[in-house]
Amino acid sequence: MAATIKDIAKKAGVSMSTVSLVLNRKGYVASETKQRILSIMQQMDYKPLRSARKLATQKTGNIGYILWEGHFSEVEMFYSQVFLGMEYAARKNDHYILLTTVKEEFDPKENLPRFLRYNDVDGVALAGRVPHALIEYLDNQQLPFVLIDYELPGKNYNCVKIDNYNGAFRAVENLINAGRKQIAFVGGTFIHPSIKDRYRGYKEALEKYNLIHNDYLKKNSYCEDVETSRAIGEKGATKLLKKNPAIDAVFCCNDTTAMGVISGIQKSGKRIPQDIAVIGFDDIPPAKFNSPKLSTIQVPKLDIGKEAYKLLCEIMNNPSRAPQTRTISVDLIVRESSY
Amino acid sequence: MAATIKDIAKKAGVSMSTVSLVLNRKGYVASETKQRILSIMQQMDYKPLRSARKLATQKTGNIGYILWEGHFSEVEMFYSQVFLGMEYAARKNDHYILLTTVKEEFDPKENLPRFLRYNDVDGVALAGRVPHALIEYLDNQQLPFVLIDYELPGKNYNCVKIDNYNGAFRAVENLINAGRKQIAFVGGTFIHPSIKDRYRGYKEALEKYNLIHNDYLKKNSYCEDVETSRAIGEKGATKLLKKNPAIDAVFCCNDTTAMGVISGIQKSGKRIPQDIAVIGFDDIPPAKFNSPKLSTIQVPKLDIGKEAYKLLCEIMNNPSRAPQTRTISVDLIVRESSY
DNA sequence: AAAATATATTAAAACGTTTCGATAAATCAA
DNA sequence: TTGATTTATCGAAACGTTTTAATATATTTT
Repeated sequence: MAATIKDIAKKAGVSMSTVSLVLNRKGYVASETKQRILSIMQQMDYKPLRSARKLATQKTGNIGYILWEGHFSEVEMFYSQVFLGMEYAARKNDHYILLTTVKEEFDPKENLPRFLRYNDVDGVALAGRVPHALIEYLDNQQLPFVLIDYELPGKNYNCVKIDNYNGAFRAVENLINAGRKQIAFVGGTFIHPSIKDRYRGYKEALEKYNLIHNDYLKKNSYCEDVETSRAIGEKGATKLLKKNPAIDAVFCCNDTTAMGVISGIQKSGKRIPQDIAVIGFDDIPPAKFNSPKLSTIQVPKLDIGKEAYKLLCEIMNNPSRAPQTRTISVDLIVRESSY
Repeated sequence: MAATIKDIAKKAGVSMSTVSLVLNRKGYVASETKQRILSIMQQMDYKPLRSARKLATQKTGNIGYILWEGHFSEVEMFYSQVFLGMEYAARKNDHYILLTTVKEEFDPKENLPRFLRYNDVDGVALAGRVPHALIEYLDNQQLPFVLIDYELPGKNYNCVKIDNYNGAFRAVENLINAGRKQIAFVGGTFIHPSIKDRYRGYKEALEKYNLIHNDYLKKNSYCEDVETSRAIGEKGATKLLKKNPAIDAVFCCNDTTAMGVISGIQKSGKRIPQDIAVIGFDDIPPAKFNSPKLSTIQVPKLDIGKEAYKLLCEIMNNPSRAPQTRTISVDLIVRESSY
């Protein structure tokens, strides 16, 4: 059947050890022998057997990618794209990525992903709002892990995050520079730290330009303590316009919400962007198919995945290093819902 | 460190073979011994090491899931959901699923997924419109594979498909029963056999009710030879309404297209569903957030994944069996864009 | 010229399983 | 009772790598 390292060794007239050395670019081997071995490998179409390799090295060669089930089932392609970024990066190395989902109600004793139950990964990426019990479990197990776009208030974990604050700040600043005065915010639950940061960016941009007087924020912001959705965007827009008909711009905590906000505004009869400008956050694919096309903060999802992979590899190589946070910067894209 | 089979054997006072037998539910082992071994395993938290196991059994325990990159990057959550269905099913067994994407321009010599290059999977699921060269490669390699929602005209491969014909037929029949007379079709490239079948279902439903006269089909159908998108839906609707203002229903080849068609109709000033009813196909998540909510043919994506997994397992166990096609049935869901 | 170091190669052990064939006791069929 | 079959257990080989320590030669340093 398939050629083994033994076959290669025999044909090259060397020992298995030597073949292994050239395979792993280790130790000393005469360049003439090396060439001979390499060409024989090529010729015999030799592929080292992963399980044998892994058995000998005591590594799994796998990385887990755990996603909250809600993120995967919903409209959001966000975390799928991040996954793809990781997959691209991992292609260059010897890593396979095992993707699975967990439910919100999570108990490490009951529904632990099987690759964790069987110790089949060297490290894990946790995408989005993942159960705290899971994070603690990994921390206790001393298994290297990276949080993606999620931070725990008290704790200090390795993390790759979006520059939510500056993205929001820039979006609102852009609206202000375009002459908007009554700029609203529509968001979901603040449990997710990103949304909190986006709100902070919104607020501080307004502060910088001295726009906040009296009950400005109360009049102009709408947040419901639930997962964001198109529906709460629509509801939020309707309610805000009733409270303050002078609103001339809305900054939304994400695109899904923004698309709802746009529906709400359209129903009210106001025009976008002439009467009211709308800016979202994330740049999910539907954003550019919306009508009007959504202005938004573009976040480079593939890059996030790539960076998460790099960080994870570093942690796996040096597990005792102090945790660090890496921030991925974002850009404003102006389409049709603002100018 | 972690307990091995040797530790268990020693503690239980038996040989490694015996432990292995109970681990694999094979051969004969006294129920008393078995219980003892099992409880020791429990107690020592024994987890058989995958790489050792795989080395001994000469299997990889992995399944590949290959997706055309376009399907993954676009709005479509369809194949991600199918993946999730497979993942659910695989959780019960010893299989990991390795997800990767391939580009349309594909050359087995250049950009073969790494788990194929290194023979790291026991079987493969191919989702959607995947390069023919890849399919042929797998066929030549004699590697078990299943096509998901895709068939090759001449060839006869293992396949799990949606009942596209009957779904379309039922949608159109429903429109006819609701009194619609001028029923249009909007679609994309017929390269994808599903779309062809959906068109056939549309046509034969019209035939059954004797609605096709003269240039009915020519007047009422719009297809562009490109991948489907919201844009071609919108364009199609606009053009069709110009050609035949009497159109009172549109059956679309999928939801993405349907959402475009709805935009197009809305711009023309006609009302949905009073003036024109619209039905899509797939029931992708955005369908129910659209305005109006989209009536569509719901396809059980998780079930497709599950069935694909089951079929693939059967093939892997019995590679010489004649290829078979399994058809997953679908249901009409009436929301707001028809009645 | 001797000692130290760098280069090149290898044999054998180790990694943790499964499985084959052997052995022996217990049960069954005649 | 004898012979055949079923039940129960085990030792050892096999799976295909990596790695350690040993050996030998070549090169550099003193």
